[in-house]
Amino acid sequence: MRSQGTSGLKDEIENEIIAGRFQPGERLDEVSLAERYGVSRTPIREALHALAASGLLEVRPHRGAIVADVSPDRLFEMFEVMAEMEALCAWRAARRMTEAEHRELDAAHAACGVAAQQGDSDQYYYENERFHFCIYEGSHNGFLAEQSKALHRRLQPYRRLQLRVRNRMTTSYREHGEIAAAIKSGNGEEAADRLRRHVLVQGERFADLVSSLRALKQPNPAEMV
Amino acid sequence: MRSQGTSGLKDEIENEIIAGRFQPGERLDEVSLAERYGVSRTPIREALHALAASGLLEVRPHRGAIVADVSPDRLFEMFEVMAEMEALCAWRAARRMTEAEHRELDAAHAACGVAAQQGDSDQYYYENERFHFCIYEGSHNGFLAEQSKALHRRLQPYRRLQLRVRNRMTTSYREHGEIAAAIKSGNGEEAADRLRRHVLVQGERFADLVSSLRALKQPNPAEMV
DNA sequence: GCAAGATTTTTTGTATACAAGTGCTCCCTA
DNA sequence: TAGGGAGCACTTGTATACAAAAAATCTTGC
Repeated sequence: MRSQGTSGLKDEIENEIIAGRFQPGERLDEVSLAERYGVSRTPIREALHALAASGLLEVRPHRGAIVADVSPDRLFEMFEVMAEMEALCAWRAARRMTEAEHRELDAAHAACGVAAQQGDSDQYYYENERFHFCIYEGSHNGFLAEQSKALHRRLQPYRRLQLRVRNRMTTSYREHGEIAAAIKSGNGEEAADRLRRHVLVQGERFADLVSSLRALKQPNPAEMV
Repeated sequence: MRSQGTSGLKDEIENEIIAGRFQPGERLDEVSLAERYGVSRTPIREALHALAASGLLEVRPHRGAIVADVSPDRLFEMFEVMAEMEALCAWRAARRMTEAEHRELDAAHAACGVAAQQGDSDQYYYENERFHFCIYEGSHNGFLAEQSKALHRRLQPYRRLQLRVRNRMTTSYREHGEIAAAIKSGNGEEAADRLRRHVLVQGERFADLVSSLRALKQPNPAEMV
């Protein structure tokens, strides 16, 4: 069954965690995972350490890996940082983007529009990433773009949860339009401010959502998606 | 000889890289490293992957790990991001720091002063970190503080190089004083701006330094320290 | 003499065996 | 009965053996 390399295994476990199949705080046994995926402990260990490096797990020496417990407070902190990073990207992008990049941004925005109109949240989820990545790349700071992408990916599962909320897609699409306009007009301050708010509102709403989910003693967020 | 756990091994290799014992682009052979440290390949592999996760190495499947080649451009990008992250920390810290944290900041600043006066760059290097970490923590955003610390650590070797430059310690100390004052007075904008510049100037100067070093075909930066 | 392909060699990736540390249970004692 | 400690089971950390893939070398045909 296992056809991919070691990185594929990491992705699989990552997906399991993101999907909520492993609950926060749960201990991940190496041998169980090894049996489950039909491999030995060695590649499992590598995947686990890689996931720990990206923050999804916490490994304590001789005590195994546990799924990182991302509290609502912590999550809000992460969205706060994401908002600032995106704002920085937008600010730079407004000054540095080329004409070709403007067109690519417009294309991504248009694709978001189609997805939103069709109410296809999975598609929107994908096109939304494309739109944001355009801005990251548009900053013309490779390191900033990479960091932004990494954090974006890290927050993706939570963001996905958000898109199901009533009217969120339409609102998001409208905000994208204003952001793209600000960037293309070279207004860095406005682009940064709009993008910052665009991300922050997700963070706030999502932190609330997680809080309420926990209050309802609903430990498995995957089933809410 | 090996008394520490696996994380100690990672630190040792990290130090070797930082010290410039392995040149950028150089391939790190697992068996050679294993022999060198008197362990088997297994812990070496773990350390290598961990270092790759933190960006010091680059691992390609079946092709081993090579020391990441951090170009001057790339380095400047990193300092640019660092500057913005620190500015964000300072902005938050100016609003959120407690009285106790103000005192800790002052203490760190005073320690920097002592080191600067004594011309002890190693000591200054240490106390400087303490000063900056105070601000990170003062942001009262745990995630932001962690990310900032990680990037700070990543840039540390280059920063260290910088401190030897004439008058850099004294200038740095003076800038610290202005930053601390802005934070304590609650002036977030000024604190952010001053800290941003404080970091950026290091980045600029350092990028120049690296460029000149490379132009002189001096591939081993450790010998310049 | 050169280039393309096959073979050999080297190095990484994986599996398994063993060592060592942690946490748990159970017993002993106060 | 409660607390503490010794022993035990279980899990992680490390070493070694083997498999597979990539790089290097050699051969062969033109």
